[in-house]
Amino acid sequence: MSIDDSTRPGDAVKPEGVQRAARRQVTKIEDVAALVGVSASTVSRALARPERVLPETRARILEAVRQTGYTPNPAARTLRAARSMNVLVVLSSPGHGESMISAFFNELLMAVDLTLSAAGYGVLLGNLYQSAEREERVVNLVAAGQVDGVLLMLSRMPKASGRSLAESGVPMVSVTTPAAPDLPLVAIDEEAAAATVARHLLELGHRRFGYLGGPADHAIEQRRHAGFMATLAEAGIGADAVVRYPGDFRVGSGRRAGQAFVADRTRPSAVFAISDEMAIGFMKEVRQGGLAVPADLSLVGFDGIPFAEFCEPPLTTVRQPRELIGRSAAELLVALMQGTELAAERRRIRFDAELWLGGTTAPPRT
Amino acid sequence: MSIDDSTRPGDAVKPEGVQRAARRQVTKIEDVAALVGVSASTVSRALARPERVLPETRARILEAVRQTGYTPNPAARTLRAARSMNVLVVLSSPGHGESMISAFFNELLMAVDLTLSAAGYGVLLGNLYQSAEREERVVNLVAAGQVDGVLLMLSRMPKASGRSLAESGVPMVSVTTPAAPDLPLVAIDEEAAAATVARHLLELGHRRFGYLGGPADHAIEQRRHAGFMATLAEAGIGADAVVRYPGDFRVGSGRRAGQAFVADRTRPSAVFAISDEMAIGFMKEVRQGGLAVPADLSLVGFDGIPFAEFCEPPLTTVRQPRELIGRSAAELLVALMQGTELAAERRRIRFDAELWLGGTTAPPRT
DNA sequence: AACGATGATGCAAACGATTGCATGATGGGA
DNA sequence: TCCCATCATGCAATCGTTTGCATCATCGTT
Repeated sequence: MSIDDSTRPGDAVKPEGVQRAARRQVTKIEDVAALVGVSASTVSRALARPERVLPETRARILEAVRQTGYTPNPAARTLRAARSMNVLVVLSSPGHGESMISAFFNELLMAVDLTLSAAGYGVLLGNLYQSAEREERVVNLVAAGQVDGVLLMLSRMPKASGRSLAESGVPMVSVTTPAAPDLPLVAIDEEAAAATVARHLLELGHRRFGYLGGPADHAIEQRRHAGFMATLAEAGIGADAVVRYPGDFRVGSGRRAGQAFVADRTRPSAVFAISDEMAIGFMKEVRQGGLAVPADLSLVGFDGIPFAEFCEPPLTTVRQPRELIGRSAAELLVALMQGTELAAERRRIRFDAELWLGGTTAPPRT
Repeated sequence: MSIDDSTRPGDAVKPEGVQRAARRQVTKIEDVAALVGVSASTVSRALARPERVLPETRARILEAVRQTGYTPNPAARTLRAARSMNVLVVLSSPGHGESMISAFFNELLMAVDLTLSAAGYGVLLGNLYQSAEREERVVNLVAAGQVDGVLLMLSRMPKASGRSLAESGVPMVSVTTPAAPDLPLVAIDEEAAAATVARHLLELGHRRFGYLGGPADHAIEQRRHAGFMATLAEAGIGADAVVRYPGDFRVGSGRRAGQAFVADRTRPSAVFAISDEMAIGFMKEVRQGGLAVPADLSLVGFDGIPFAEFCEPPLTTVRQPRELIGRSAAELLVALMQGTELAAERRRIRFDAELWLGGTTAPPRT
């Protein structure tokens, strides 16, 4: 068999196409079929539905596949089967000069990836970068049927030109507290977790608090704030005993809050930051301002990112079971993509987060 | 002919197919064509080659596209055009319980993603997890033509059943010092960077050193080690004045080295860790062992991860221009994917890394 | 021996876009 | 007036797989 792509016709007219990828030996399922002496259908089934083909035939086919190095063409498969075996992970990082994936989502993503790829799915990254244009693109990607499922690492539902991602009909799971009231979800119980922080600080004897939160319209901010305040209220402490610092979950806003804290003469004795990044930025600035943690103030973070442990002193924080969340979310998504009907309580899963005691909390100065 | 309920179509034979995605209104290019009153070819060209269609026709087509909400089917496009508009980013994280993406690659990935998606490419994540099976899958993915290009965040060339990724003929760019001698590459000058560390410590007056490196067969380890040792040698300091600690770039190995350091009575006065993660683990343990940084020992890391700045004291480290590397690598890859012929020196790009002075170095104890 | 059930395999029609070539219209130059 | 170049568009083949249905062989029952 001779291959002659050396004799290309005229280069008079520039063709519209771009050059093709290097030619592989065996590229079509039909080649394998011919080699074995069966039809393409049989090869296809041998690969996808082992039980529907004679074991002996199957063995011969697999051997031929191995020998020829044949790999099915995913595009053709996707086109015909209307199934891409890809999942889109949607997130939104701030953009230039920051990290692609926050420390928290990073480990979560790992568990998601491991679980999904074990089930045969690929992972496509869709970062919104807080830009409308990117958001449009991501929504279109899903609308075009490029992916079989979506994993949301976001607290709101992506939209584009009025259309919401939710309308696409593609299975979706969120790993952060709710983008939509009815969305399949795997996350911690935010209120309960924030409550453990409040209880811990109350037990140490604190009575005046700082709260370093997130944007007011952010679902996570609302939950953690509610849980924290409710528990304080139970102890008879009202909103007037809580100084609120604005934040956006990122380290920079933590630093700004830290500076504000230092400048404040009537400062509280304990601060709850609803992300570790903010807590870390906060700690750096208050220390710069001459205050000692935990001698002058107690500080608690949230998430339990790996670095919390390496702060000096180690940061007391709420540890989210990231691997568990990621794995469960991926499993749920796979179930949904396979069309499994699930009861409501199996579509909204809550885990407990645990307070991890580092060294940043202590009783207040007397 | 007998009629009975034993042959209910539903449960007789399970159909091979899975349910299709919800039907969209307008799904085919032909529908748009019919609406406008042109052929499918024209619509296709209007979308991909604006200059080849009458401006007025094009306007009418675009309007119809907008109205119908038509989105081209990527699978069909890929199949026919043999072009997926996807890029695979290959990396290898340790696995369960660790982060998906190391702090260093994280920011790099962001720049890569921003640049690639601006050029119209999607990003597919291929994590090897140091597992042969995953590696096989990744190599096959590329062999199957699922992606148009590969970005390697790895120091060795992935292989599967004897076949190397390099053989696939797909354009590739590496962002870590060389996977293969001839591979397009965007990275810092490792030797030069390691040399700045050596010079800094020498200038402070150190004469006995610790070196916390990586696996001996790791290209980065070799380069950084060579650069460090060569500069010491120029100052008349031989290998006998350098204690070597084994490491693997991760925080755990830094901790183990720190413990070894504490136990050692004849310890050196300055330590160079070739990753920030290791430096951070090291610092935690030596402090635990009662030593102060930088009073009792100087410590320098490598990479300049965001967290280095938030250590106490801030970690002196070599800052890599991550965004620049990521952007350049993505641009190079795009050029290669578009078939641009590039001179050798434009295919291997080196940037300078800069020593960032935190507070972990000082003159040695007298 | 006849019959139906069961199981393995093949046939051929999609899936939705791209693109080489053909066609017809238009316009400019000789 | 004729001819050829240029341009916009259409025709139809093709990319490689999956899958409903048809076919055929085999086997156990009655």
